[in-house]
Amino acid sequence: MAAKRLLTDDIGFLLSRASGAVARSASKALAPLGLRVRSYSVLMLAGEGTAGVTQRRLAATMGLDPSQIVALVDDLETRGLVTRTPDPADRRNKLITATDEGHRVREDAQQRVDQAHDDYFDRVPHESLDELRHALRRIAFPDDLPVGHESEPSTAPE
Amino acid sequence: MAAKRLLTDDIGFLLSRASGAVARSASKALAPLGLRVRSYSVLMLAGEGTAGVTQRRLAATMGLDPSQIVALVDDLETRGLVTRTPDPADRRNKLITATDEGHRVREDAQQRVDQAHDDYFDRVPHESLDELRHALRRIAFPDDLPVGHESEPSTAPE
DNA sequence: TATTGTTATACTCTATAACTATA
DNA sequence: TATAGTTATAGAGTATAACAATA
Repeated sequence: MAAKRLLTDDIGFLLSRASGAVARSASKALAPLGLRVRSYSVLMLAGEGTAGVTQRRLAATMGLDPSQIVALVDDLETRGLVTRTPDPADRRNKLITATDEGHRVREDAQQRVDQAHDDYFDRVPHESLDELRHALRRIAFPDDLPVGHESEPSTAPE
Repeated sequence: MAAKRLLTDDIGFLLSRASGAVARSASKALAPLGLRVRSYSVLMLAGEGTAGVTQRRLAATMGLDPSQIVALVDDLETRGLVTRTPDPADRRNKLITATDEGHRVREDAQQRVDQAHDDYFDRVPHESLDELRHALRRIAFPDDLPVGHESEPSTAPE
């Protein structure tokens, strides 16, 4: 018989609550730039490195189905923040890369998000944040930890 | 100028990914019982203590608008897992309480969720989990930390 | 007048299947 | 045949406004 525990002690519940609160805050911070949390994520990933990222890899990193990436890239491409170029080596792949304007917007967005996050993370002792980050990474990416564009794509567990 | 950081180092992003993965896993574990993560949360809270919980308090604890609680309670009430009784002291309040069957289902559900969670949390050192829980609580409930039914209702920050 | 619960509505996010083009 | 991207669609989650009952 399982011990009766409080919901507010459940890490899954706390993850959901914390994630929701932080995402709402980030969403408000990004609104003036016409970005949402998810398009912000795409823009960030498109701006890392210079070789570009495939949509498949975006999907794997963000934990989404590839079909959900299409509209996100469409939007950013229409606004001139990223380009979508077929990979010469394998024309099935489309490489997503941030434009100069995309890099500028990304930097602005990053500052706004950081500021919004600080409202929440200031409440956590600084040394705890590194450990928090480490623990979250192990939970979010159980198989292998993404470091940069070079590592193998990781898929969400079933 | 903000330093260029990797999205996969961003705690907000990691929170979202970790929360999503854990919630999906919990959702699958609860499916055989006809519960979702949110109805599970209501059932858990309705089963804590004997006095019952107001819908307002459920909303505050779960970080939802009170209007979103109605359908969740409706469903559980229809299935005989909780009761909805007007508070004699203030008939505006409706007290949500788990029935005997509700307690049985809650216990079964709790075990299933715990088992699903273990697949993720086993990867985190045990002593880190307590610190993780503590940090998440401070992020999720910045104002005051809910302990039981007795504490003041806490509202999500704007 | 203020508060609890309720209804209604619109929008976003999530999940899935089927299609195309390239390999 | 297998993989990357795309389209379409349905369902769940989220956010808001307005209303009735009670205080």
